[in-house]
Amino acid sequence: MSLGQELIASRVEAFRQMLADRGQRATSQRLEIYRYLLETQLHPTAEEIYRALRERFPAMSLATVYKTLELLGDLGLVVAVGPPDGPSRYDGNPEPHINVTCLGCGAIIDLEDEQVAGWKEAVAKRSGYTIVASRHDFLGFCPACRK
Amino acid sequence: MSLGQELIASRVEAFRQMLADRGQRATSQRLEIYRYLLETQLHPTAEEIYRALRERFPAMSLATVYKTLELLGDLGLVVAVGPPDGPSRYDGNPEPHINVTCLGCGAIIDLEDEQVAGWKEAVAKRSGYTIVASRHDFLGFCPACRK
DNA sequence: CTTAGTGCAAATGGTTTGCAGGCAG
DNA sequence: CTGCCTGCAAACCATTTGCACTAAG
Repeated sequence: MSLGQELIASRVEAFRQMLADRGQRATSQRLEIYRYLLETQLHPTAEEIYRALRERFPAMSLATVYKTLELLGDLGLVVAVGPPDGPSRYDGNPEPHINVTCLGCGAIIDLEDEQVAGWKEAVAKRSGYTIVASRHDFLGFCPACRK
Repeated sequence: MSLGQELIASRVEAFRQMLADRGQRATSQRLEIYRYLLETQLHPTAEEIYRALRERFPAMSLATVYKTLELLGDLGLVVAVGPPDGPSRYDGNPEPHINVTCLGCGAIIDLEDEQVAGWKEAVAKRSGYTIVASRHDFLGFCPACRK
């Protein structure tokens, strides 16, 4: 499930290129936040990203994390997932897939599913909407939290 | 897609029975909030429910709406849906189905899909989680907001 | 009668915003 | 150089909570 260094690097590079095309700046904060999201499998909250990157960027602010996450969302590189209550969690995999969220501890795991990938067009046709993203959250309890 | 008066009445009655079984009280606020959710197809926010019922219950408070929505969620009668930004929207149909949300105007439509209904067990088996609910949100733009 | 539930208002907490100064291009 | 971005702190707003009063059983 992990992405591999060279794939991560190429995605970060693609991000840099998208910024250049839009006349926006590839700051180290933006690149590192995106890289961290690609590296981790933990679907962190904004706060968790902030704390994790604070070690390398002691001066970075939480507001910058939020602004960058919004930018990444607009570019379609990151989607917000997770339970309706509690803070949003961010997923660096924008392709349609299934998230399984534990209501006890907040852990989220991904499941790939080729059925989901084909749904976007079917839903667009049935609804008349232009679809830009989708979320598939299953809420429940992981084995450790079941008791 | 509308439910019909007798089906609504039977669901409200089932809610009343669940409350009795748990030793909780069937107040008029609780019953009317649930009835309103079953009647409307608009996936209202807590604020919208509050304003709609204020005509009939001028003294009802927004806090009661939130408390009742949490109760209905615990009972599995209502699920929160909608885009990650902005307030939660509530859906009186707890069966797995697809929501299509307009990022422009916030409108949400439902799509029934028998494939989704069968996923719960498949996901439970693949993930090892106990699944209690699921949300399937497609985000995009409705015909009117597309421009 | 008893106590769960309500209404009110204040508190909470995730997220957003305004602005002065700092780097990318 | 130029102005887009950042960091900071204050503002915002959906949601939650504490408490005295009300009504369901």
